[in-house]
Amino acid sequence: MSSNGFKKQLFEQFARVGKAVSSAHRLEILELLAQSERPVEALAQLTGLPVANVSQHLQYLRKASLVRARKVGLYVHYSLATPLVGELLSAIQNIAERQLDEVNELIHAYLTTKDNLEPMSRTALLERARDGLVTVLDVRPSEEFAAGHVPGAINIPLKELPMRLREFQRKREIVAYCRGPFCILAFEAVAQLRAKGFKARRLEDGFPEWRNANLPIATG
Amino acid sequence: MSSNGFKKQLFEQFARVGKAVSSAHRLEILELLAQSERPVEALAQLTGLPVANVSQHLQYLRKASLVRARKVGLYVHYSLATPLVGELLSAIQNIAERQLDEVNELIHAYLTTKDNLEPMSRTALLERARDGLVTVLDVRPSEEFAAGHVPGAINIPLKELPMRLREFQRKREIVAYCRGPFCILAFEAVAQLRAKGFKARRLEDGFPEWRNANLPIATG
DNA sequence: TTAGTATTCAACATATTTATTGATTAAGAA
DNA sequence: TTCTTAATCAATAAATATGTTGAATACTAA
Repeated sequence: MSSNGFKKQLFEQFARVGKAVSSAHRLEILELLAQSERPVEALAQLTGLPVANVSQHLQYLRKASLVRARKVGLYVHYSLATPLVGELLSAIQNIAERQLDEVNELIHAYLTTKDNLEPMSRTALLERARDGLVTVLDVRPSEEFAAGHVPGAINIPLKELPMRLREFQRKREIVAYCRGPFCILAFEAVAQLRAKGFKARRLEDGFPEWRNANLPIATG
Repeated sequence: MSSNGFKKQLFEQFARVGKAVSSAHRLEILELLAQSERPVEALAQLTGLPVANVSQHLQYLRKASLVRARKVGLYVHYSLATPLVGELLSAIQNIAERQLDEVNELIHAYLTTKDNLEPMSRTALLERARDGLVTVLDVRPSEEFAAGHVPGAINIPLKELPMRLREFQRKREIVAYCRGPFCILAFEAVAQLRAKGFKARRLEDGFPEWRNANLPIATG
């Protein structure tokens, strides 16, 4: 029977998806795209890679059908082909986080200096936001905020934070979030706010996880 | 700030997990391990690969903490390090199935000749099994069956099926399942049973999906 | 001890990926 | 048209992954 050939071909197709997520640079690109659609050059800037290199990775990802391209004038906007890719990224990060000692060492080494209070869970945030107990702070760039954010959140990109401290009430707890559990923007924001005497905490994870959990979303 | 170095190192760790699932052979090994713990040689036989090659892949998977080894006498039994790996495999297969035209062509080409009746869903099976309407048939090898199976299922490995047809009642519908949605054992079983005049259908997917859905499980 | 077996290791050749460079295409503006 | 810019392509060199072979280890049993 040809079932062996069938199985072999099937696994080779699965491996195409696997290969797509087997490079650190491609994973970084995918995580940026999980935030919002972006042109090639923006990805190049954010990752610090040469444009041609990013373009090549994007072709690779496109052949594996993980990303989609949309041409607008001179620019080619890339985005995830399906939200399933976000789930794939989460699955990878979950395993890395729980299984690889190196990841925990890294996070510990970096985060203990940045955040020694425990982060707030999504459900806890949802409850407290409903009760009006917290100010939710989205520190991502405004384009990403516009593409979707936690309802009621205010958007202050990290750079603007020092100038806009007056927008916060001293008594209310501030919960900051950004692109994911390892996105450093939120850590920085919490550190800055605490240094100024505010009560600030970090959301356990970022906006993509929030969306994947089918929690309410606001846009614009 | 060293956050760039931090991010880079983090993505490199994530990529370790990605690299682990970037080879067709490793994916096949992982899927076999998702069924049950197995020694190296069994994996070599099932995949048709040389033992040394399988061992090498297993070392690779072990370094990425996707599998665990347990030495028993001469044998080293490998198993998934965490159920999260099963989720990762599902995520990959989901994307491949929905995004890659090649996969659909493959499945169509192979399955339409093997099974032109629609498969039964897990929930449908659960209902009908409760009402005693169907005979549930597990066609996996007996070791896998012993490690866990759908409650009430009878185990007849595919090879024994022709000799054990008398165990079925002609009137009752038979629902066959095996290792997953693309496992060909169940297709073969359904084809054989139908050829002998039984009413047989395939379960939509296999035992790992059943377990992941937290449905009841029997062992032994 | 010896022999036998499952697995791992080490070394090599081959194949595949990756990054880099410079040329090329595609769209818009002058 | 020509110029400019974003992106892609093509060619190459460097790095990494893979499969194969035969030797080494680790355990069992005689």
